[in-house]
Amino acid sequence: MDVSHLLDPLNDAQREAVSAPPGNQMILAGAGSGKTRVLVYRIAWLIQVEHVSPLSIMAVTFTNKAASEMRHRVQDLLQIPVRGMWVGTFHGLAHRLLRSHHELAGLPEGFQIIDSDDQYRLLRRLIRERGIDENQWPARQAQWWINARKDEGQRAHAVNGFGNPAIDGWQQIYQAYEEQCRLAGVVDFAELLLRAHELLRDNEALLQQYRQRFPHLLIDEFQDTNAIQYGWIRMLAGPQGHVFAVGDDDQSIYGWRGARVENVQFFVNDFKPHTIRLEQNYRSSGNILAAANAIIANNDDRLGKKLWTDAADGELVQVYSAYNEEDEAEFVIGQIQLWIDGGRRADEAAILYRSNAQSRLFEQVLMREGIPYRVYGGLRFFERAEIKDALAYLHLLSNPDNDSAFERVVNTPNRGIGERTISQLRTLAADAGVSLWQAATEVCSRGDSQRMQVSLRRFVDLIAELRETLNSEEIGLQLRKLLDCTDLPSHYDKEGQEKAETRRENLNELLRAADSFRLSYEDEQAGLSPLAAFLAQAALEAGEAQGEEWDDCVQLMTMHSAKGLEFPLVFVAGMEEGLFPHQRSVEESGDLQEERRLCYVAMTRARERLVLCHAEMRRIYGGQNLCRPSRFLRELPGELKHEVRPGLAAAGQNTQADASSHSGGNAGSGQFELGQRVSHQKFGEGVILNIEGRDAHARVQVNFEQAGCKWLVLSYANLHPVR
DNA sequence: GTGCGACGATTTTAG
DNA sequence: ATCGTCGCAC
Repeated sequence: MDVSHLLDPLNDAQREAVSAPPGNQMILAGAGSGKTRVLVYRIAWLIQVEHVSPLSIMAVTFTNKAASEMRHRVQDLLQIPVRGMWVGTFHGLAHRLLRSHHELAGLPEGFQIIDSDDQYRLLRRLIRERGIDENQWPARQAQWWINARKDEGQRAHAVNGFGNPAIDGWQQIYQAYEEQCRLAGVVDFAELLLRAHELLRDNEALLQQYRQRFPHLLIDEFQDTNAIQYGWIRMLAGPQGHVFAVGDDDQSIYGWRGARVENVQFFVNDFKPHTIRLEQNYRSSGNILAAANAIIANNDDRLGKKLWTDAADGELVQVYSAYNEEDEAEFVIGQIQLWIDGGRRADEAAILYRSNAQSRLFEQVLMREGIPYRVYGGLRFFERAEIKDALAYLHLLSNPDNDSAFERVVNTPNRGIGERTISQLRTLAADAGVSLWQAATEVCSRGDSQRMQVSLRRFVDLIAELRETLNSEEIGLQLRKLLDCTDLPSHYDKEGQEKAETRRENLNELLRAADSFRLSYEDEQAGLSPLAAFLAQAALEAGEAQGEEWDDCVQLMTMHSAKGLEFPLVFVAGMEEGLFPHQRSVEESGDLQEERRLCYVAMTRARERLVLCHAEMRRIYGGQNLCRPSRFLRELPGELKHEVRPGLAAAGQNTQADASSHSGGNAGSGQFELGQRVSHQKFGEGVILNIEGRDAHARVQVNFEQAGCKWLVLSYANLHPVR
């Protein structure tokens, strides 16, 4: 068989990894070394060359995005749809297992997934209900503590506090929380993993069945696995399975949420894999790579790996010392403007920072300059209040015992069921050991008619009525009816015109999603109803933070969320002691190494140009602070950096941008000319005062009647001539 | 039961 | 500085 199409596009190390004989492999894949490509080609190789059935392959990732990218790329490569192959996130696959074997797993058939916000509310409620001191045992910390236990595979009863009262407290809360979840028929994210682990551990026949079904396991981002995930892989692989693990210890930046980079070492010890290093980098220019290598070399305990490239040295790494954070933002945006003027796209530029709060100033300046931008992070679609409200109704219809959902909607929109009524219900429910819904129906059936019961009965009747058509209607119709009966959309009116409008739009978007939802083959196999599948998908795939992807925007995000991405032009902002490395990583956990890895990740995002910025003065929590440059800047070898002096900012190194940015003239502005009256969607009407640049890069200065004088890039501003 | 002012904390985040 | 939560007043 001709296998050249699977091997020709690869370099030697990649080829070795892809074509390795079945067995355990540890692929140490440096940044930009083609790790996804190797995973995809490996799957194709197994199917086409080793004649492994897709049914025998399980590929695990951390994000839905990575999972769907892998599936699509495999299908593109093989030119056939790959049916029956399990590709998904740890949580998604665990969920599928639990649905298929809910009885063995000790879960009700219609069990539902709660997200971390639901989990927090549930814990807060529980702590208050039990009269536990919230100052000593805050719900946030309880949540963190419980999830950490679950990530380590530990159940409440197995915790031993050795008489430590604090731990005893947490344990009590954990125990009560487990009980609440059981009563309500809900599982949190960590529970999906823990329970899937227990399911296989405690059911030998089932374990053997899955070991036989999946002799080939492929794991992406191995350095991000936590204890329970590693245990799950180990168990599923068994003595016979073949595990193809891909990871990079230098890019482990999620230790704080339970990821154990040691798992890479454990894997090497436990599985005795053949280890292959992918060290050729296809992303960054030579100087950028050398700089990143120099930084990460300061860490110890590395497995050892040195990236190299065929690419030219390229530009030096620029370091800009800003006077303060405003100067920093002005400089960065100025550089981006030059980049755009030089004929490059805005979406080739990314501004990376340590904490989200830093995005603010950049946004302001970008807004002022009329450069479109996109901020990653923030509220995702299915986390928005109105979406969660609507979904809570659906959750309640599907499983009335879901107390989280009950509490969320019982008085949303307000129907006169206040804290008083609810706390009575809670007491009733707790005493009888039943759900709030059961307590509520019980109260209503008692026939006497106090005020509490009138409003409560209206709610109970409403839910009961909606439940009647539960399985006979499409989800979209069901949702539409529900929004209609509850008048939920109007509920947001009191928040003001604009907000209410956005919320209504989001609800419409949810309706569209419900209308177009189709039960997947896998979900059908696992025995899910369309509604249950829809709700599970909403929980497991919370969606993008921003609905519409803008065409061509500057990208703003934290260094963490930049992992896996790449950009020709990268700015790393706020490289100051205390901010990056962050104060708390220096003093508390003492984990500087993870911060340094984060720095390495950030730097290796850049393809052509990398600019590191720090401010000498920064406003933090309202007060002015003098800031020392980050130690990471000191770790940067002198011969690789170019210090950009304030005031000479624009002089930089970019000859191309310099040449074209002052080309002046008014050619290429097409329908626009000096004195032309124009209108802009946001700024209203104004008159063109100045034109500079040409074609797609032309900028105009417009004096707006309302908004004042502004420079805009013609190709973005979407100006319309008036009269 | 709802609305406003004080108070406190404030790294990173997928599922 | 700013945002979310809490307590108190209406």
